[in-house]
Amino acid sequence: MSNEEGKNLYQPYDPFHYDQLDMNRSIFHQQHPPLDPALMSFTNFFDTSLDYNSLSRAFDVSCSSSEVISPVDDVSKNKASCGGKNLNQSSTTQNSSVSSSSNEAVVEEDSIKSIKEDPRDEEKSKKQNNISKKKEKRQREPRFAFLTKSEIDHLEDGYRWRKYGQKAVKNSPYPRSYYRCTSQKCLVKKRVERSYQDPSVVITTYEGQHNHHCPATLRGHSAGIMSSPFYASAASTSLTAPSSGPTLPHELFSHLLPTNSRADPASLMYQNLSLQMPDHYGLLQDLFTQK
DNA sequence: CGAGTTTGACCGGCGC
DNA sequence: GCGCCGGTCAAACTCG
Repeated sequence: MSNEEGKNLYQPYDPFHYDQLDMNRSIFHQQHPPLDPALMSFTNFFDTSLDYNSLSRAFDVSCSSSEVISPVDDVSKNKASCGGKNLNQSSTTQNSSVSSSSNEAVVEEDSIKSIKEDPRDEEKSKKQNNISKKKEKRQREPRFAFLTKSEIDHLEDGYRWRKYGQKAVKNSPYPRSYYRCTSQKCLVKKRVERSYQDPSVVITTYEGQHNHHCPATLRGHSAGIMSSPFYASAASTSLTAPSSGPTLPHELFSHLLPTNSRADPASLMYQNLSLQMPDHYGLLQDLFTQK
């Protein structure tokens, strides 16, 4: 990839600096040609195109509304630090094209080492480890930011999350919360913060992809949603090709749907997106009515 | 008692 | 080099 392409890819929108976000411009990447919504029905979209490129492509219109999704891969920026005392975990996050299984292997190896070693040696090895990790620049998973109008900060998305941190956000009265998927070996993280510009908007950012089933589907939780053609389609694709794409659309969208609702999820999403993208009411109507 | 949350400390990257 | 800031850790705490 050339430098030019890299710039185009990463510049348009950084969800972690949403305070700089111009709410009246598209937050989608510009490198994709506009898609004629008439060419792809909503169901076809989820049946066939389950990677974030398609997501962005499908919505790559000059959205003037505040939200949607922005596939953000800040590998080039790498602004996010590798902070913390132990870099083992964070340093193992890799590019999305790498299967999650390879990540697991590294994590296990490191954790075994730390158990066997003497605490002092462990400290030394940690330092040495950190030094060597410095050389290999950390590569982050692609990240996706959602802006959702909600009173609830932590939106239910079917997965179980453990909060591991909370930080005050500069220039914002609202804190940012950090969550990690509770499933073993799953390195997916998300952070949740409320927009200070519009406190009714919750910004949820996902990083990485789940390497396991959605617990909600297994427990029968939110059965109405899970049984929908839309959700089943998306979920099944994610199970059959867990490492084929960097993201799972049902993750990306399921949290837009109130899980306690029994209404048709497609229509709920339509309502939600219509609310969020009023300027693209027509496009959304097309997407949701062409079945 | 285990799972999850809170919160202060720590670390690395980045800008000045 | 220094300070700021985002991200993470981990001990203490809470809750069911």
